[in-house]
Amino acid sequence: MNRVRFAPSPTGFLHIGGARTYVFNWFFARSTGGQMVLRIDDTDTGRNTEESLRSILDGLKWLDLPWDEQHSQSDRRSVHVQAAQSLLAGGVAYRDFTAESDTREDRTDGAPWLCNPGMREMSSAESDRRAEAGEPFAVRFRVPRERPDGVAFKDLVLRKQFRKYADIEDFALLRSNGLPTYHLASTVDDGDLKITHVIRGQDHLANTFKHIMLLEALEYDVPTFGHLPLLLGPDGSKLSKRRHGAVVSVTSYRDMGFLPSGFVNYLCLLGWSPKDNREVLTLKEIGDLFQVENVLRTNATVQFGEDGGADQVDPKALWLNGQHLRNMPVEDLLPFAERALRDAGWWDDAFGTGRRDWFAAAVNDLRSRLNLLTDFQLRCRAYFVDDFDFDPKAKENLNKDGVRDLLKRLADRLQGVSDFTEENIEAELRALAAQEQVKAGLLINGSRAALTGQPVGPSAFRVFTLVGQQRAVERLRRA
RNA sequence: GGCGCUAUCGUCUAAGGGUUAGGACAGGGCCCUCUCAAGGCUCAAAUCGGGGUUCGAAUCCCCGUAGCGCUACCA
Repeated sequence: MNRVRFAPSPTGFLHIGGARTYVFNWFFARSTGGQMVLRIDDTDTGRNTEESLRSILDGLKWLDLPWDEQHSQSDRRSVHVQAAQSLLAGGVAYRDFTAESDTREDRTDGAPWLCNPGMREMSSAESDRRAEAGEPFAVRFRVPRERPDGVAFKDLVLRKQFRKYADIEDFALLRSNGLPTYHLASTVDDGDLKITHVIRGQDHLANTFKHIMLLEALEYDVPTFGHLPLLLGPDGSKLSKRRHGAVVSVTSYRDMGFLPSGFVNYLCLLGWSPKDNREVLTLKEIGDLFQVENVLRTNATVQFGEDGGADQVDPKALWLNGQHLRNMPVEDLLPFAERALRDAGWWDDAFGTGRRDWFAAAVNDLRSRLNLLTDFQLRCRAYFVDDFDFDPKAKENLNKDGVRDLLKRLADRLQGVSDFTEENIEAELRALAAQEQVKAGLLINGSRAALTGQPVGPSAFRVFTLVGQQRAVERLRRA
């Protein structure tokens, strides 16, 4: 049974790059009948925040791709420390008494930092003595740098990977405050949680060599690794919460009015493709087609503007979402539309009961002109509530010579129509136009303006039936 | 500086030795049409540079160049 994990650290909101990593892991698990583990990598106690944990969980839940298990690294601290201790006892790791600040600054030109002088070679007797004397120390992994070979593994995406021991630095396992580092915690947890495939960003590639050494030293089975290309911002740098701000937050996309399926579809197309020119894909279709081996090795740029409004996101994301909006079964869309109307304060319980069919029909007629769920609020007000403003262009249509008067006469005619269908409405309208010797378009566009306050929208005759006979007549008279 | 990864239209990508280098978004035009969308058709737009290998290279190799990542007691 395959087991994959997504391991965010709660030091910032969930951004698109993280979400894509989650999504790829999820589809990998799904397509191989495996399990998805969510692990909160909260070893950096100083930087963890409740708020970012919430953002991560909110974002992940919204994606609607459920995970099977959830863990927190902080719950397993003693296990991690114990692992470090056993490595220390076995000589695979050693104490480093160098002050943290000294490790940082010692960067002589040319030579990369590999370990602190004197520490690696220190006798265990001296090391024990200093530790007992209360001197603070970090614990480092002893990379077998004297060996001529190195670490090799086969990456699911990047294929053969190799790094010489001589190029790998003695990374820390325990900090001088006694807390485990990411490397230790992550590796021990991957081992204990029986993770079979670690699929993560390419920014972890260098870490993987270290993790494999650790895994082997701890006698865990080494999982298969896959490194995903990175998502870059329009400025060309790796997506980050700090640099790019809330625009890259998953919850921003939710709040903008994206559909989970549309957003997931967009994410999948960044660095992966089904190779048959299809782009609009349902979750099921992606699940059937997804293969990690087909993930690209090249970074992708995510388009977005500075201020993060809906007009600032990648137009393709918008388009894809629109495709989902109009292709999905209306039934599936209804709950989302309801949410949008509730948020706007326009929800009427009748929409879910006695007028449910009407509601479904309205949503269905409106959706081809929308890209986002929030467009229900922005552009569809008059269909759901009676008070609405008139767009300047709608006013123009109403102000054309004689239009208001004609609309009143149209109202009189329509009032008497017994069967308020599109055909009958059209017949009445055209009859009136012929009688008054005006172009039907004048009445058609005027009607739409009177009924919705907008110069644009669905077929005017459709609008009549949507608004209903009574209201339509009132609105024609009121215009 | 060191160690890696990568390089196809503006953007996302297809083509893994032989195609007029394909599709999508965005942009231009046309059709449809009561408006706006949707939809259909269409135009413009790319293989980073240089060397090899080969009858033949976007594709394989080398060198440049560029971008990105890593180089922490962050993850």
